[in-house]
Amino acid sequence: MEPSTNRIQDYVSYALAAAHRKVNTSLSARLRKHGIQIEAWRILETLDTGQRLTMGQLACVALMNPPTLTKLVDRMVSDGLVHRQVAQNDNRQIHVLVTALGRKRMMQIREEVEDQDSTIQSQLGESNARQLMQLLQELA
Amino acid sequence: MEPSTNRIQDYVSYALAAAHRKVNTSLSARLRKHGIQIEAWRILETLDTGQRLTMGQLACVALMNPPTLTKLVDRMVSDGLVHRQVAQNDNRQIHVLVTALGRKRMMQIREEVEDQDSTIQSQLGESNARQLMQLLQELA
DNA sequence: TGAATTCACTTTCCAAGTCAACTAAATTCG
DNA sequence: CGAATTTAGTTGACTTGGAAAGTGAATTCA
Repeated sequence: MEPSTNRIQDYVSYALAAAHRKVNTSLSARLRKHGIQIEAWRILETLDTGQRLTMGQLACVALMNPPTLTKLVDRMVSDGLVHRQVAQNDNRQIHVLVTALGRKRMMQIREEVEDQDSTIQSQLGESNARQLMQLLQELA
Repeated sequence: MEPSTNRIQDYVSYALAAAHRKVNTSLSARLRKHGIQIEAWRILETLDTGQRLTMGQLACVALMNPPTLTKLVDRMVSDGLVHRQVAQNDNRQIHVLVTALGRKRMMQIREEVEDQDSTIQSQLGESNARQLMQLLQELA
């Protein structure tokens, strides 16, 4: 006689996946107009802070597996957005650097992302949005 | 002279992606032991409610695009987990039904998912977890 | 009624992701 | 030191995912 509350919507992992899918789909469509994928934008944005990041660090921040990153960076290199540089103190490590073109493209794309972000924030309300961010960061 | 708060971590879309990746990676590893992928579990769990769902409805609930669902259902059919049935009143629609084996497998897997879920809930604390769920559902 | 349109799902083709193996550099430690 | 191990990144074979086109059934409406 249990109330049998087995709705898939009640799993945290499902709720997270659903919200992520919705946001990602919409962001992905926005970025498609700029001919770039979300992960590539993350890379550009991450590198823009000016720090020298290795492939490994970049994979971690850009939320990608190493082989996937290698291939995406290959593409971005041939698109002229970034370039590779072997680290001076450790020849195994590769630093990825943004080019001027990469930075230019990133600035354009950033507006799109900021626009989407503020849409979400106004949908939730400022305080809720802040709360969500905090909970998500606590999770990750 | 702006404080330049341009950290990628401060975008809702990034925070969501990061949390999703973490949870998904861990769940995915758990389910791999059972030889099944997250999406397949979602399908089994969704169908278990007993309602007759069409491919379209299933795609929506299982958070997949139709072509992806078609292929996954193909695989699940050959694994004996589900089967297809043309809808009686509309020959275009396909109902997907769980088999006995599918239900059995789902019950095993469900424990894994529930375990992961309660890990998350205890990590956040009960009230925070509830709050997160509510915010996520509001987003989607 | 029947031509045109919409709808549900599938197929195809290609781009992208994954796992496991590989290369080469750095580090450990006997 | 130098053999064994660990680490960083890449490669290759294979699988999966996605956009767009295709198929065939249902619906619209002139």
